[in-house]
Amino acid sequence: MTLTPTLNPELIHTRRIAHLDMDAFYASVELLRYPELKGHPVVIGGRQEYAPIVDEDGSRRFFYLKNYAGRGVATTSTYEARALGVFSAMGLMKAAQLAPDAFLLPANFDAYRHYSRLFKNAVASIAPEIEDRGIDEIYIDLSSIPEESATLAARIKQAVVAVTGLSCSICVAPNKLLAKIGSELDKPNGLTILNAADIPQRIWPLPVKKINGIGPKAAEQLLRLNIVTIGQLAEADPEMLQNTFGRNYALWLYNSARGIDEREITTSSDPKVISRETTFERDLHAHRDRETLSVIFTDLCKRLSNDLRNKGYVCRTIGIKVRYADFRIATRDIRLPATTASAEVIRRYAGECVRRLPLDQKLRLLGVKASSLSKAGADEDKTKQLQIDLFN
DNA sequence: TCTGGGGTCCTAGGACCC
DNA sequence: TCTGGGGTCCTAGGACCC
Repeated sequence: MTLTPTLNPELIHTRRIAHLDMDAFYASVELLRYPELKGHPVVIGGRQEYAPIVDEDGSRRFFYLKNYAGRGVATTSTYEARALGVFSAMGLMKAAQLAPDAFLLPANFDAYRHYSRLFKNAVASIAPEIEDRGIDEIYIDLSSIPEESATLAARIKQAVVAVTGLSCSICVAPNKLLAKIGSELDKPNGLTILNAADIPQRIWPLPVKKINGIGPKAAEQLLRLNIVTIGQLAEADPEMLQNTFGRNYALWLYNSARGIDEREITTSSDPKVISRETTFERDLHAHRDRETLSVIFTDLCKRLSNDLRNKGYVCRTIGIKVRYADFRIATRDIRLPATTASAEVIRRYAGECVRRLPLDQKLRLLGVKASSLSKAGADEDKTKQLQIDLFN
């Protein structure tokens, strides 16, 4: 048996999980493209027609937020825009009232995916055990790397900025729960180390919503129990929590408030659902706007089919989603007799689903979803058979 | 002139089977 | 002629996250 002599014994037994979060990622990528906007409030969101206009002499003209009209929301904003009260998920019309002279840029996902790959590859060259948490954040398991946490985290940050020119915030902690909370404590460009002993001082004063998994609904229910901070949650009567939230969620709350989280890093996963949806520029009536809706519906099915093919999947379940004018959501699913990725088959079954919906109200949004996914090619024969069945 | 688009996971009821 | 009980599949909805 060979021992690694340089390994600090403390590092063998304690897991070290890092959470890395890129700072204002979309907005920061845009500033790389448009450095003249640096230092100004910038908001990302809206449709492509708000892209900057390039004049003949190469100079660029940007849209002001006050000139926006539509139903979009802010995807993210620079720290200058946040200082004016504009945060992600805020309606752009409302944002325009708070920051009329902020610049508006539409999202450019190809660019974000490019920089996402760059920063993840840079991290992987140092610490390869990475869990993807979307385009701008990851968890990293540092447990098997024999290097002190602070220098290791600094090295990772340095690698990210060297490759992308972008800053990130990182926290090293004993688990994912604490690492996620910790990466926000020193944003932007933060570096935080959290240990179990830090929980009373650094975690317990925070509001319960800082726990990943406690959203607006759960926070509101906790408020009704006079629980506002994580510390108050840690002291709460477990039986009371169980009566309000049910056994599973109450147990999870109880452990989370104490900083207990045994989840492992998941380095690979298969998609469960692929979907496409769109919010209309104005609410549409199922019958009066039938033609318009039909064009949009068919287009969504085509785009979903393309997504499936590009990613190499077929689906066995098709679903649709509508949002009514009053914001209620309804969904319908249908199990297919065989797998498919065909736009025509998706359109046909999605149409079946729509027929099962109440359509007395105007619609705000329509979506199409493919689930029960499997890798394409595994049963091509069945897919062909379904197409033959449907069209003969 | 409120409130996007892409996901994950959980719950719960009914069908159906043993 | 009071009817248990478990398991899985399918569907609908909802909370939550980035």
